[in-house]
Amino acid sequence: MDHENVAASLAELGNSHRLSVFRFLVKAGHEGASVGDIQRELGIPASTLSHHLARMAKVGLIRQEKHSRTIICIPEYEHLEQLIGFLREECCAGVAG
Amino acid sequence: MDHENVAASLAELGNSHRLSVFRFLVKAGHEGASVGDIQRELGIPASTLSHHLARMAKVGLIRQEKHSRTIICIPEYEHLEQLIGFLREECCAGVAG
DNA sequence: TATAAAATTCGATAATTCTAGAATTATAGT
DNA sequence: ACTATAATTCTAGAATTATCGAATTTTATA
Repeated sequence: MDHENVAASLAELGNSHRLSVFRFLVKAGHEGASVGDIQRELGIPASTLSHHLARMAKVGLIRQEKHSRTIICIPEYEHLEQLIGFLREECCAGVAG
Repeated sequence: MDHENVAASLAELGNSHRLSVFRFLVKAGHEGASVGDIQRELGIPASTLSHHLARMAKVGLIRQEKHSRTIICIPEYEHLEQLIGFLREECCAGVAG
């Protein structure tokens, strides 16, 4: 994960609504949750939520699987791990050096 | 560190310039670096840099110490640790549960 | 006290992001 | 075919953010 990718991903998590969505999805686990589930849980208008989900998917924070009419959103744990890995390296570089 | 604080901090790191600044400061270590040093290193116009630094300081990612004419910027390692801690909890919640 | 240096603030513009209602698309069931 | 459901796309206004030159503030030094 390079610099620009990290910045883009952090920017996506750096929005209150999107952070809420991501937290909800992580709680939901590997099976994820449908857009409708998220909408009912967080009370975000559908078009607004759709906008946020599209952004999150674009940078790889979540993936979306379509099952007939329903779209399931699943958090990309690996992506977050890499993000945390990057931050940890940044964080410890000064302490170690 | 609560939800809104986390979102605000991630949003600040989610900008390419500010992420570069933070990475540079972490490399610089606990003594930090002056605004001028950052400016020369990253080549960001002074007024733009000042704007970004003010934002980073506001959310607690860095602190600024004034020594006569020079302002030293120091990364708040503890703040980043807390940020990482929050993300790690989010990340592992689904895997563990 | 004039000059230079370090950094911020001001001011103005461009660009992006957020928000959400209305319309649309896709699919399932009757 | 008709109706309902799930979700997106369209559209447009509001708000925020990014950018940076010019002016200003603060402090050191000749």
